[in-house]
Amino acid sequence: MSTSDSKSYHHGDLRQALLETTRQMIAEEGVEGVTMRGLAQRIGVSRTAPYRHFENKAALLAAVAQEGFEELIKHLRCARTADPTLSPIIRFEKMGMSYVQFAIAQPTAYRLMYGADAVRAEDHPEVREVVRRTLDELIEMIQECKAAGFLKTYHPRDVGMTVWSACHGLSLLLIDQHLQIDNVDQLIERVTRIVRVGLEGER
Amino acid sequence: MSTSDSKSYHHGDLRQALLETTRQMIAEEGVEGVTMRGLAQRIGVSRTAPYRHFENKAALLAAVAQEGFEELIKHLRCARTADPTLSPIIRFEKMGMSYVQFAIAQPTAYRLMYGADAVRAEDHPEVREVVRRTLDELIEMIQECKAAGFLKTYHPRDVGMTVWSACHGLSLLLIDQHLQIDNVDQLIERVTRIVRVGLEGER
DNA sequence: ACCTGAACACCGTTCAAGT
DNA sequence: ACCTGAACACCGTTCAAGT
Repeated sequence: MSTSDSKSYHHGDLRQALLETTRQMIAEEGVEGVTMRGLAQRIGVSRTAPYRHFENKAALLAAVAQEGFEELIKHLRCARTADPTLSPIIRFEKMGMSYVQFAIAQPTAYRLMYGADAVRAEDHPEVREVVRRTLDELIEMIQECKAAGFLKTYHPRDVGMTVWSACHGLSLLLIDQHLQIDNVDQLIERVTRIVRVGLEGER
Repeated sequence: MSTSDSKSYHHGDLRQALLETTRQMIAEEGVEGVTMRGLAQRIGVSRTAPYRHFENKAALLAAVAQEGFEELIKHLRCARTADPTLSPIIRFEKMGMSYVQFAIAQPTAYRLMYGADAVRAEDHPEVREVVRRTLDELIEMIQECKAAGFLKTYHPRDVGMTVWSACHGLSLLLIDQHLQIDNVDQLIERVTRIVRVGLEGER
C-alpha cells in the first residue's frame, strides 16, 4: 500500500532509480555518456519507460542538476555556520574553499549543474531557483560580515557576485585541467585569500 | 595555379569554408546546432567531404576554439598595451573588463572555447597551448605591476589564476544569465574594481 | 587528390498496443 | 497506471567507387 511495496510488474520507484543511475553514469563517464536508451537498459526497463517520469532527457538532467545545487547549498551553509566564533571574513573564506572543493570532488556533476551540455537554466525554473538560492547563501554571509563591521562601502550583491565568479571560474579551470599545479588545496587557499584580503583591506 | 583558382570540381578552400561556416552556425544556434551533415549541406558539398580536412567533428571544433583563443589573446594584449601612461594596475583592471566583454560579445563561441560541450582540451594540444598563452598574457601584465612596485608579496601565477578565475566565472555566469542585472557594464566594472582594490591594497 | 552514395551503428522520441 | 515493440527522423563516421 505504501510506495515501496511492489517489485513485480511496475518497477517500484523508477523515478528514483532514474535519478540515481543518471548520477552514477555521469560520475563514471560524464554527461555525454548518459543516453536514455542506455539508462533504461541498465535499470532493466524498456526504452520508453523513462518518459513516464520525465518529459524528456533535458528534464531528467535538469532534475539531477537541481539536486546537485541542493547539495552545494547544504555544503555552503555548513561552512558558514560551522564555527560562529570565527571572524565572519574567515568563515567567508572557508565558504569559498568549501565551494571549490565541492565542485572538484564531483567534476562531471558540477559541469552538468551549470548546464554546459544539456541543461539550459533558462528553460528550467526549478534550476533557476536553486541557482538563485546559491547566490543568496553567499550574500547572507556578506550580511554577517557587514554586521561585524566589514565591507562597509561595498554592495552585498556585488561582493557576492565577485566571490561567486571567482569560485565558479576557479572550479571550472581546475575541472578542465587548465591549471597545471601540484598542490590544488594550496592554490584554492591562495586564491581565496587574495580575495579575502582584498575585501578585508577595505574595512 | 594559386590556391584560389578553382571553383569547379574542387571547392577551392573547403577547409576555410568549414571553419567560417562552423563559426556562423555556432553564433546562430549554439554549438549543439552544429552537425557535420548540416554543415556540409550548407556549404553545398557532400556529407563526407569535411572529413578530408578534419579527422572528426571534435577536431573541427577544436580548430574553431583555437582561433577563438587567438582572438581573445589579441584583445587582451591590446588592452594591456593601449595606453602605457596609465598605472599598470589600472591597465590590469581594463584587461579584466576587456576579457569579460569579449566573452559576452560572443557567448556561444566562448562556451565552445572552454570545451563545455565537445572540445576536451586534454585531447587537443593546440588548444592547451593557446589556453596557456592566455594565462601568460595575464601574468605578463602582473610582472609589469610588480616592476612598478605593486603586488610585492604575491606570486604572479597566483594573482594571474585569481584574476583569470574571476573573469572566467563572471563571463560564464553572465552568458548563462544567472545574474539578473540591468547594467552589465557597471557590474563588470564593480567586480574588477573589487579585485583591483584588493590587489592594490597589498602594496 | 578530392568528392560521392550507400551503408552501419548509434541517438531521442512517439505511438498504437499490451497487462 | 504503467510498460512494451516497432517505427521515425535524426546523428557521426566509414568505405568502395567515381572523376
